[in-house]
Amino acid sequence: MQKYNPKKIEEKWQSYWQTNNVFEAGDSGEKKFILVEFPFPSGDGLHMGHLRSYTAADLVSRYYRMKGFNVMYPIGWDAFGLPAENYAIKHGKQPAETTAKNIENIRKQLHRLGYSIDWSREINTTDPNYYKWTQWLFLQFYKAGLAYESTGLINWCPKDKTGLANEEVIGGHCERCGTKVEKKELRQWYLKITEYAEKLLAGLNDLPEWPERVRTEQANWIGKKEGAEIDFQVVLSPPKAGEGSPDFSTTPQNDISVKVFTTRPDTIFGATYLVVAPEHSLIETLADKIENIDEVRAYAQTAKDKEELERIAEGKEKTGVELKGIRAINPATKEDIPVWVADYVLGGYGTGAIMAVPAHDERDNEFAKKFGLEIRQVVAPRVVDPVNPPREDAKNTDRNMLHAIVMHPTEDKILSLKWKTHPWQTFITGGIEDGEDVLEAAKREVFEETGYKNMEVIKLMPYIMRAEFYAAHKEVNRKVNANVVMLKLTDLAQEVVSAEEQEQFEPVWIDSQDMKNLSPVSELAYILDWVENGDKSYTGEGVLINSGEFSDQLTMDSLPKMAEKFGKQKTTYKLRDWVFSRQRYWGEPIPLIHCEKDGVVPVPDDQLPVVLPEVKNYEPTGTGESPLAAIDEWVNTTCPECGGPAKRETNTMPQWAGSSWYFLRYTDPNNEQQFASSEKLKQWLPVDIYFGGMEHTTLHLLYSRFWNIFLHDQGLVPVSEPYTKRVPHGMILAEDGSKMSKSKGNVINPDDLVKQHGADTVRMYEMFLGPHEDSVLWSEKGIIGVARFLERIWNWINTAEFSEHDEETVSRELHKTIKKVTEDIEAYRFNTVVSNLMSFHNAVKDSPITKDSAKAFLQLLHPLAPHIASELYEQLGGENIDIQPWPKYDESMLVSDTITIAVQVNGKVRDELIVSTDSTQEEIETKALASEKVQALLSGQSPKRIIYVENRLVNIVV
RNA sequence: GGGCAAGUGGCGGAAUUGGUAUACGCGCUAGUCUUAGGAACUAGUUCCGAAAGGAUUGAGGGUUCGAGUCCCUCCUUGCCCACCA
Repeated sequence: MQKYNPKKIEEKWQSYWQTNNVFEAGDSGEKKFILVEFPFPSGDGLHMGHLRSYTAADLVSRYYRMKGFNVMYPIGWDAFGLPAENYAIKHGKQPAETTAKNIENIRKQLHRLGYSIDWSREINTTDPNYYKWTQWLFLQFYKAGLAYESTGLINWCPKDKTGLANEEVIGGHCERCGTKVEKKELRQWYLKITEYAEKLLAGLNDLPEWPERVRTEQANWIGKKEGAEIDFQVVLSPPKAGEGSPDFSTTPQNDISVKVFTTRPDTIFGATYLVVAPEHSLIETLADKIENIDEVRAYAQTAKDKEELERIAEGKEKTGVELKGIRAINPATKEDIPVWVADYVLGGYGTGAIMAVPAHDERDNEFAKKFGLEIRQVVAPRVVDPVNPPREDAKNTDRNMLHAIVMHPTEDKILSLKWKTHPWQTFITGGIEDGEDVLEAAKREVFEETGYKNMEVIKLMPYIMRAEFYAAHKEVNRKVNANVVMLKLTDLAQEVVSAEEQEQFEPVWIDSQDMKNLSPVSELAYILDWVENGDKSYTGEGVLINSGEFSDQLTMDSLPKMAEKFGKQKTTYKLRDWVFSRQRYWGEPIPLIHCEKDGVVPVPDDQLPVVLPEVKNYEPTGTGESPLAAIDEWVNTTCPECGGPAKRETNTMPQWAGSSWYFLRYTDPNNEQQFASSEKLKQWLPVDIYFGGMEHTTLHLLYSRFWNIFLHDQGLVPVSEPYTKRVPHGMILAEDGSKMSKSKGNVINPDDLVKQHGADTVRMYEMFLGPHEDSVLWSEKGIIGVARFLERIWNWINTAEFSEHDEETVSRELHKTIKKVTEDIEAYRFNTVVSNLMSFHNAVKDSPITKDSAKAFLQLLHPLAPHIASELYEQLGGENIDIQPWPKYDESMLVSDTITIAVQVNGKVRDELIVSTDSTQEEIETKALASEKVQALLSGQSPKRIIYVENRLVNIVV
């Protein structure tokens, strides 16, 4: 017998597959388009993360091929972009050269791993025949008005010396190199992805086979918010004339206004000031009217210089400066309110200005408290008595009342009223008379109801509540505005309470923890929250108060009405337009020409591609100009419109351009007229399963959906959503749980593993590590288990004397394994596929087995470990395991003659019974009761009840 | 601060609809063989206990004949978003 020699058999089969083009996708049969995120040709080659998705994709591809599907599993090279360019710079070579070399290396790696890739469809984003179409597609965006040029403050990576899209900034750092991102004013090309925000969001609903997590992350990134935009008129303070407060009603109105965005237009009556972001144009527009403009500018500048992370690190302590000399008119109250600049308002979101409602927004509340601004409650939480709700036909009456939380002078107790007329125990409670001060009323009520006369007010709850109920004895609806006052007695001096009060209730001291048991105050939850957590603004829904004609209405109902009355309803998105130009060399040139006469002119289709020129010096300039700008003979061209002198656009596209449509190219990789006919696209789209990383959720995955939906709208692509199913994989971490990184020196090199153990072992162990979507720890030692398993299989098949018939256990185990493996592959539970195969071998290794059963087992093994499976299959006289039909299982083979039944007493397993499958329930129960262990536990008692679960257990309840 | 996911042996991890928790693998222990090797094979291995037995799925409570699984409260970890109006 030959020893298991993975190297030898793996090379044999790899060259067999290659020479015979075994994995080229055909044109007939039901298709499966299996996609993996194509690699960028890094100098380090493939990493363990790649192996995780590529192996899973290969497993699934091989499985579906055996199932009879026409499978396409293609690969290509995402070869433009920063990493490739940085690598070339580091090695002092041309990116084209290093990229080609790196590709060669990765191609070899993929072969060595035995992936069933259709190499006839290999693509490369840096191939002019490929990027011709990337450029052509860009022009479709341009022609549709979705690509535009604009100067603005953008994210800038000082290390990579290029602008970045919002999606490329991860926690304030460059997605590629981890450098802190700065802001820089630059001319940039943008793609109007915001125009597609709604479609990108709505499309998520058509993707039931995407993980919830991925969909939510994209939805959060798009960040849709419904609200209103409201204009606030800006007025100027009159010249200072004496001491009196300025009369803004006589101030000359100008036509300047500030547009704010709010999701709570219902709180507009409580908007007591306005805040603009440091970047807001109002500051410079009214520079000569703002009295303290120097101070304002200084503040705005500091705020702009601060990085986002710094702001957060500062503990969110609110800062700001009032714009003195100007005021804004609240369109609801018509009052003039102060205008502030503060960095808690962000320039990039909404309109860069807010109406501040400190009573109902925590940030505004904090700010108002710090700067002594007015806090005006306009929403009261509404509590409706569930037993006696207000009646439609009854009259409404209003009443102001209070609850007093009265603390004991020395002990941790509060005073309650125990009612004699009702089964209630309440706070000290009572009405407030017209014009009476709440705090005075509280003291008065405490005295009248309890006789205690010396007390001090601790605090007043910052908002009132609205309780609504039907007062049966008066036949009216009561709408009660409830205040809460916390007081503390200074001593226990007490006077006699009036007889009238005495008949109603008596005061009782209770432990303050028992406050939560007081009844029947429906406001209790809010009160307890206040006592426990202190003063907070009320940000929930409720009933409007102090809101003019809208008072007494519910916030929910009046929200749209108020939005329309004071402004207009508006939907905002957090998604920003995609900064699409890079000031780097190694990318697709943007195919536009700047002509003095005709402006921006697209390069005509027949002149595409605009080839990236070869240059000696391609390093980034850092000036905001692309290195291409220095190549006069390339930059200077003629205008396609007028033939006059013109200049080429010198920025290049981001790395995400080529990858935004590469899956389309796979369907017809050599087509010179890619989008003229959609036959191949129709044949293959959508992608059936897309394997990839979680990190691309708001990058490549979002971008390529955007491109595809757009192309679908243009009639160029047959489906709107490109990927039916998305299967993300978890990260592979080092043994200690840290991320693998070159700097830590804990990176595992796949080549070494393959050399040491063989591709089959590496593939299988990758899958065995843990659930595909979870992060898993790489274990140097663990791989030996899989290696041993394959070696055992090798020895087993090689030394087996095959029998004429399977022993019963063998056929039962085989069918069980076929079932489990099939189900697990379909459910992407690859780790248990491996353990099921191991279990099978453990169960049958000593039993007589037929050659056919052994071959069926090898077929199950084949998607994971194709080389050894192919080799052994051949040794057993089989051919072309790659296309042999996937084994089927027979339900009737799964059942055995006997089953094991657990015997429980009171839910605890006490014994086991082996019974024949045709035993009746009665027989089994009798046997169970007869069990010695059961009898010992019953000790003569008769069971109360016996629960029988078919094929599983008997539970005897005593 | 918000959202999502997850907590099971020494470790990675299994457990259909609630129905015998700890499959499979690593590691560890003992043994066999031997060119005493970090190989292979065999047996054992959740914890406590000599055993009988008892305990056990982050903690606490609940529903149920029966809970890793369902419900409530809390703790911890990971990921995403984050002064987003």
